[in-house]
Amino acid sequence: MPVTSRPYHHGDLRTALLDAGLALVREGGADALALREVTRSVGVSPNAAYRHFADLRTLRFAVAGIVQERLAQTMQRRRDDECRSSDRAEASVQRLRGVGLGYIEFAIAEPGWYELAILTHDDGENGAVTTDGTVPPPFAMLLAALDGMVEDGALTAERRAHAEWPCWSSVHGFADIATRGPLKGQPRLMLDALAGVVVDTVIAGLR
Amino acid sequence: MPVTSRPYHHGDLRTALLDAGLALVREGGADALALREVTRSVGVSPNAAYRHFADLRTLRFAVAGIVQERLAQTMQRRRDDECRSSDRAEASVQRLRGVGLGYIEFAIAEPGWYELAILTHDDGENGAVTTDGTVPPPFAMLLAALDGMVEDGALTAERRAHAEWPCWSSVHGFADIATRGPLKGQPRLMLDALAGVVVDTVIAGLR
DNA sequence: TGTACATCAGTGAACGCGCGTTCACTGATGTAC
DNA sequence: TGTACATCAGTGAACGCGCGTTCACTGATGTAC
Repeated sequence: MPVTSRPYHHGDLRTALLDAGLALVREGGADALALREVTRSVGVSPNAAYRHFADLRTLRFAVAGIVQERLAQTMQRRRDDECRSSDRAEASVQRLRGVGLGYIEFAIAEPGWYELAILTHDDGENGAVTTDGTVPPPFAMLLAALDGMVEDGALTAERRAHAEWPCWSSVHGFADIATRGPLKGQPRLMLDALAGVVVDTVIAGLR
Repeated sequence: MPVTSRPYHHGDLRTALLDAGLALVREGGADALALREVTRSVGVSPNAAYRHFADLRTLRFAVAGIVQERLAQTMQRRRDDECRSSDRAEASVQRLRGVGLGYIEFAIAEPGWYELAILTHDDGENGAVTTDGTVPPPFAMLLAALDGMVEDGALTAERRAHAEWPCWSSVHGFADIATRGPLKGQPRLMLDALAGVVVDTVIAGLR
């Protein structure tokens, strides 16, 4: 079993293709995910991919799924990090803040992955609510945070209505601006500061 | 001069190419702007375009420029429409509202054009401020509206600082959501209502 | 424990697509004398 | 007013590119007897 010569069978090509896809998207954005490019970077013939994925679309969805998981993880971590107050109402506000800042944090840290995440996630069906009634995790976290604020007395039920849209608009909009728009390439410190302003402003407007 | 047989010389091919480009982008978004497709829809050979544009990029910029003008026009009209109050402070707030709603209105009415507008506009240089110090008209209108609010006593100078970012984030984010995201395809009435909620929320948060 | 053989995971070559762009050209226009 | 000729605006064919996908194949693996 010579370790230097590549074996005919790869071993775990499926995972290798997904990893290569992640690397390409990370570097070059959603459009960098081409079937030939992925197989090339693994060092395998183009059609080898068809043993593991029905077509490019399927591979694309699989990579997007991984990326979306990571986005949700970042949001979850940030939400828990930001929640520091012992006051219940205040803590629930901090959680909402964390959800928004986590989304922005991921977008800025990994713009390529972020692009694929929102592209495919938005592509899906009608968007926030997929056909099977499932809500994508990031959006679900926002809803949960807002509901939590009502429960903890930080938001009236009246103001809760439709509150998800100003929140999602601000946060998603800022992520887009910082990633591909006017603020692209600005220093991290500045972006963090502005992200805080954006999130705090919308929260202030909600209450 | 038979009118039925096409003359060898087109007459105004440059304009015809731009019009065809606008039509294609309107229908199919930014990616639909291909040189071959544009010349094909005018009924001319592909390389005829090279008499009027250096390359695809140049044509693309020209079409994007037209679209950006139309976006600015829509914003301007909406700003003036929304400004109804005789109270100066209130009127300046209404103008800000109109600027935001105009941006959203254009995006929803013409998603294809909107896509090209933000793509190429963002592409430019670093974004909001181009290298020659010029600010793109839509963003300039936002800045002017905010400055007007300070002048008319509707916003303190302190709160004016950085106020453009929450505003732009909300409005741009909602346009994106309504155009390609979770709210894509929702009835116009609902989108208009939510646009109002989004814009009013951020304005409330600002003050 | 050894061997036949089905199954699986890859290869290599090719197809057809639409793209942007370039080449050498030709038909039409307009200007100088 | 007529004619030579430069200039301009288009044509037609071709190039090379990278793409997704399909075809017939072959090398490796594992299982049944």
